[in-house]
Amino acid sequence: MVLATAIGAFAARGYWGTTTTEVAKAAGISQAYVYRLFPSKESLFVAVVEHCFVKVRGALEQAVTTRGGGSAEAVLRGMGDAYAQLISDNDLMLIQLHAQAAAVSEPAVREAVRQGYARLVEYVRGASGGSEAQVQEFFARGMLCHLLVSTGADEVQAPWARTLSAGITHY
Amino acid sequence: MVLATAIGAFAARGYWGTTTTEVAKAAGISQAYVYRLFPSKESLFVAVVEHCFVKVRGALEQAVTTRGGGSAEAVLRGMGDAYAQLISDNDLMLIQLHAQAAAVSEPAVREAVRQGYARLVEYVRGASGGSEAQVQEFFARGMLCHLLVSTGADEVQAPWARTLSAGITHY
DNA sequence: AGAAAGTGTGAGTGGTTTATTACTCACATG
DNA sequence: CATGTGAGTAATAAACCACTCACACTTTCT
Repeated sequence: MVLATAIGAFAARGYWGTTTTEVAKAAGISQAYVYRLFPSKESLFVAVVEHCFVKVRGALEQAVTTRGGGSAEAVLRGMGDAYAQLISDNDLMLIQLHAQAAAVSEPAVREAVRQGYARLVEYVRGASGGSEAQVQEFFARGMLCHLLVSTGADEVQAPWARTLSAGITHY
Repeated sequence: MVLATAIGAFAARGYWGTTTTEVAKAAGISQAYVYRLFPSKESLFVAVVEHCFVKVRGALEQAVTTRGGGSAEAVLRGMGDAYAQLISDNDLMLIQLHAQAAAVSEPAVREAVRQGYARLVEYVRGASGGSEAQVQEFFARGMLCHLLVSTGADEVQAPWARTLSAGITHY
């Protein structure tokens, strides 16, 4: 439960910009209790990141099981759509962005991000049966979403924003 | 001069994770002097971000002028190669990643990132003459680079890392 | 009933961080 | 030589942050 609300807290300002007090307030508990649940701020953030990866993976799995099989393109499109729907609240995606940023200098976060993408890539590859290039393209588009969300490109009425977000579903 | 060294300072831990003392130390000046040069930490970071965008744009321009025109694919490939070379030190790219993260909640940073990408996208579109889809693909691959660099995927000997970095030049 | 274990907090500690202030020093310029 | 100025800093204020600890309340087991 704390993890779910911590997602919202960390989504705005990431690992270094978010205080444990803010996380506690979002969860409706005292700041001291955060340290009973997690040994350190870092381990809390890592848990949040892992939780997000699990949620993303779950969404992709469900997309495959409900919409069933088909061509690699169809499966990938279904996954992309499920992803777009999942991250319509934006926080999931922002955590991923902040996790990437923190991964640069925090080894524990880096390891979590690596494992998260390892599982995600292998799942997408296996479930879609797409080529290397198709899988790569799938994730490249996902990364593009990070840019669109973080800059709020959907509320920018400009050619550059429209070019970058072309064909990317937004709920 | 301060801007150039500040890039290195902010590259590791981004906006919130880097102290003005660290920036000062990297530049070989006192922390107090940072505040004579810039009115706030935020304006310093914005200046760093803008500086990076100018550098990236310069690299793309040079790639076009030296390698001349050709098909849109050829020009885009040349730009991609120039970009890969530019960011071989990684700091430029990490600033971009951290700028994106800070853009989520810092309006001044968000504005700088928006303008930076606006200029970049328009330049790539104009210089390459590529289609919307091609320009989008170009930036999507750039975003994928952020992931590869931040997770250190090049030093991971695993299928997922190889799939994501396939065909992406690394100097 | 009473011990043990779990759930939770208020009050603090020590260290950091941004930002300001008051100051020095080298060097122009008239 | 007096006056002014750009470059730079040490010291510190004020706020804040991660993390700790002693203590209270509740549940569960015997």
